Amino acid sequence: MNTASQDSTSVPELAKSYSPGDTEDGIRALWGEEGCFHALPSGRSGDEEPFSILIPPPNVTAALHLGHAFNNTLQDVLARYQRMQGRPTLWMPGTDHAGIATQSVVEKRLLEQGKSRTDFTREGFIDKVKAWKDEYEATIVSQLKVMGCSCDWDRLRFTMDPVCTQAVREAFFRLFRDGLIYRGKRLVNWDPVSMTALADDEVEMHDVPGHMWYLRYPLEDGSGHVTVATTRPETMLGDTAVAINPRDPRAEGLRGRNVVVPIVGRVIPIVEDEYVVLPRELSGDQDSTDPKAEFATGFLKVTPAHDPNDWEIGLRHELAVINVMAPDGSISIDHGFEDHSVEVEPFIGLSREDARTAVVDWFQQAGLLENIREYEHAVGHSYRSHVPIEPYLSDQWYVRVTDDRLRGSALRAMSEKDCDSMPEGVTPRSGGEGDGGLTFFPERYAKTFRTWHENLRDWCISRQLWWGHRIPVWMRTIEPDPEAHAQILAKLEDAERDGRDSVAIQSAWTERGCAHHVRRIAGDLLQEQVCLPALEDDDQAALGAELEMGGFEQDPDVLDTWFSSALWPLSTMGWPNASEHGMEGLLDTFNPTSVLSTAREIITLWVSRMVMFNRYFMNGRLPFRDVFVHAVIQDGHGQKMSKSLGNGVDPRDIVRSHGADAMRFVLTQMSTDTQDVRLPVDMVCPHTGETFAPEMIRTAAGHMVTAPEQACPSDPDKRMVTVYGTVSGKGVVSEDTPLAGNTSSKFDIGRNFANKLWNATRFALGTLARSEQAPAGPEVRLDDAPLVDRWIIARLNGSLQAIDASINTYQFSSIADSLYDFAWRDYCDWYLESIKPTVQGDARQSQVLLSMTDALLRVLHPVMPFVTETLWPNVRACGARGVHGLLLPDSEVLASARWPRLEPDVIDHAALEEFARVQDLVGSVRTLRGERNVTIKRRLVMYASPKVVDLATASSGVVETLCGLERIAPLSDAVTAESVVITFEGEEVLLGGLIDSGDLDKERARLTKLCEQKRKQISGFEGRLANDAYVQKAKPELVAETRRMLEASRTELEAAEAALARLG
RNA sequence: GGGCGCUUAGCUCAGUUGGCUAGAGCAUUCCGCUUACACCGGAAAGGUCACUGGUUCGAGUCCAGUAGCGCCCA
Repeated sequence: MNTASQDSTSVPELAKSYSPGDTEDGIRALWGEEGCFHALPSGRSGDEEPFSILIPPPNVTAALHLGHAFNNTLQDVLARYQRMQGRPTLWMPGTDHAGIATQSVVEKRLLEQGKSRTDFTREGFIDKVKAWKDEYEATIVSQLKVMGCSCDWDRLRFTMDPVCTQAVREAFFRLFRDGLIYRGKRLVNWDPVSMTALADDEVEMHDVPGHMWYLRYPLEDGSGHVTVATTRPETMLGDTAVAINPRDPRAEGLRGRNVVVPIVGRVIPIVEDEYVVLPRELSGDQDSTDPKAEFATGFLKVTPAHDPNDWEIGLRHELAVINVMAPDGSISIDHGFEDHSVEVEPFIGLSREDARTAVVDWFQQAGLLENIREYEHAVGHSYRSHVPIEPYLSDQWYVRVTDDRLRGSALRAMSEKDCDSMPEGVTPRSGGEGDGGLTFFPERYAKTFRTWHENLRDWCISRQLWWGHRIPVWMRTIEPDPEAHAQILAKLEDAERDGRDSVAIQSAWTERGCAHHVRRIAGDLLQEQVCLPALEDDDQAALGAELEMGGFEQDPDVLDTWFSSALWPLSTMGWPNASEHGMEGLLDTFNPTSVLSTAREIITLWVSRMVMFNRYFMNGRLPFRDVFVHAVIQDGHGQKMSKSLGNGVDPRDIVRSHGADAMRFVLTQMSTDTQDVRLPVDMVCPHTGETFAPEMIRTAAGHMVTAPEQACPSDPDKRMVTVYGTVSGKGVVSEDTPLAGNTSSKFDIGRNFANKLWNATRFALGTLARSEQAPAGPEVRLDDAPLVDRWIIARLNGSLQAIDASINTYQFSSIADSLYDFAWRDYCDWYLESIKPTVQGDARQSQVLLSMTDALLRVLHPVMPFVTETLWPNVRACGARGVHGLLLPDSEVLASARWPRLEPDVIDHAALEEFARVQDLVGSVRTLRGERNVTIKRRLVMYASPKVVDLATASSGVVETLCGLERIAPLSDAVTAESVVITFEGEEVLLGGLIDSGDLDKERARLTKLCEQKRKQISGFEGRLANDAYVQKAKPELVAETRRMLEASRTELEAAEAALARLG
């Protein structure tokens, strides 16, 4: 027991308004000291099911923006809520090394210093990247902490730390051993600037204006020519065929003939292939919508080394593959272009772009350029360097994700409602672990997941980078000796007959735990591949050294970042050797995790791969049961916030301007099911602190961004640099030109709400302190308590249920709305206002007030942890909380407190209805006061029927308090000439004491309007009831309700008309 | 080209199996410093629910089509 916090003198007086900056640091420190967020597998007590979330590890390329704040706030709401439910809760934090992205930002920084990667050794360069990583990891972690994220910070992971590295090596080894990783020579998406291969989904398609060039290729026999249409003339140097559709009437006459490739002089065949698009005039389909048909000539130049479709054609017709480019995309004779002629020489060394011009010029001069037409088409660009990718022939490593053990497994994971039947080629569900257990929220994203898998191709995982997990394979090339290698050669022949090009063999290396594969490569050579098992660095180096003595060399490449990301659910929990890392039991307790919260585009990049890997390595177990796909945060112009566009807002800016809770509340409220959310952003001057609308400019790509430099609104001589300025390099932060801050009035609601909560609590505490008697004991019963007390308990119950339902379906906006309504509308506007006159003399009501204040802080804590935790000791200082049936067990720290629990039998549902009537009546009187500008200070007399008098009595004075009544009297007491009529539940209610305060014209106008309103209602109800079909077919209770409302409206109209008549 | 989503008050958005006399916050107007809060309280005004047709007693909600915007995948 901590006596200090029990000592009321240690609880400070509350300031008049909430000032987040004063307390947030202290609260964060408190959570750290108390270890509130550290999850232990052994901490599993009772039958509470564990709850776990993996953070989608942010890239260490840059600081987080509000998009990340959004996702992480939602995860924190879930984690804190479930922790308060008493579930052992783990929120696993970490960061991602983001291979190509991080390498390129570091290279960019070096470039600014006039250096390049190759000025360093590999190790030296990696040290540079590590320094960057350390810097940004620290920034990211601090950002998350500032937001209040309740991650288990003791378990912070990084995708390249030793624990994750072991998982990557183990996974690679097992997949390699099981034949699910192979090396192949294929066309890959090549980034000629980063000089690395890219996965299919790292290629972005952009429509670009270009040309269709029409080139003439002479027939070999000199009898004429064919005209090919191409968008990439420079690749013609590598043409190895011209293709024609077999349905083309010209095909027969050309069958078996050859053409000569201009410039090169290569004689190549004319082949027939269905892939070739017939020109529109030959297709017989004049309505064809295929734009290619309009541009086609019917002849297609085939360049298998430089076009994926041509590659397929090449396979079908066994065409030669001639690569005419170097890895940087320039024309080269050193990478397979052996039959070059003298004519080719001027083209060697030209870039793709220059070669294109040169080739077209050559055709023009040779009289072989038939035509040029404008042509817009989609071109793949590197998502990282943004240059057009080059389909490039190279040796790469692939994961055979098309195998049923991976792709099929991912599809089988989908819940029945999302995937009721299995696509072709996928083994149906076996009912094994994880089958059918994966559910998407919102459910429409299940379709994205499913379709992606149906069109999957093998996953290229090697990257020609230095920053990443080095591929744990050593290779050497040998000339096969028919005798010494007879067994291997025989095995290879068998394999090749089955369509496989690689075999596993036993060797000295396999005895050491390695996997050893052999395949045949060009020139009938054999390539040996030895994959090392998961070893510590030193052991791996030692074994590697032995291999190198034997002429093996380690593959210089690294793995695609997503390979390690795909293992995140496993690697963060110590797989495969949890005990070595002190993580025993973590996997068993927390994997499968409960939910993954992520963005749309990640469904394909990451979600799928985690499902495949987790299931493969864990006997079918899922990495997570639910996938929640959150909305996208856009700036005020509808553009997605992104690091590269420089329109991202640093969450620390918002925390500074509005407080962490305000940011969290508003982000939670913005998370709706269907829509992406817009966030208009303002700028904060770092010189003066003023908020202003920044000057915007449009980029060449058409994006609206802030101008790189802005002037202080009150002093144009003071300048500042924007985030876009730093990202684009057009602004440099200096002492005179500091970085501008951001803010948004969107967050005002959250700030106001936090302050409201602060003051409501301050009022409750003050009231309790001033009370004549201490609150009643927590077992006090409420059966005969005032209506408003029973009502607020019932409202708490309604809110708890609404929140629970919303949490379970990830409807965050509804959670925020429920909290807002309960806190502001129910608790502040109605409850506190109602009890003001009575609470100080009522020990039982004092306890209800105290309990409600306690419960309020608890339910708001997941969304607004700082303000609630700050207020918590003050509420605790008031003593035990709770009433009969409402359990509020004490806790030192709110973050570790339990969620309020209400027994069903203490919920007075009738109180909800009765209090709603009170609210109606109060509303009517307030409306009248508003219309007549009668202040609440002016006390009125209400004359009403026994029904209304009863209601007022039942409300224990609340009607009098909130209507500002001097007294309530029977209708018969009313002096009609001095009274004003309002209507309530089909009856007239007269209010005396305000007639002199307004003129008669105003009263006449009010009553006339009231009559119109009532007549409109009446005609609506009458119309509905006049419809026989409605009376017969609609639900009877609905019809009865309509009748009742019609009657009420009629009575009310009569009363209003009578009052109008009296006025004359 | 395929898929998904959006279009509701001046602005940002709710509206979950069709029952609505369409809601919230901000902004606007009026009143109010009532010993929690002006980051506040009370009230008002503001909408042919993108458009066209259909189903239904009844459509913001379901269906078909049109237009515009956005995202994902090719």
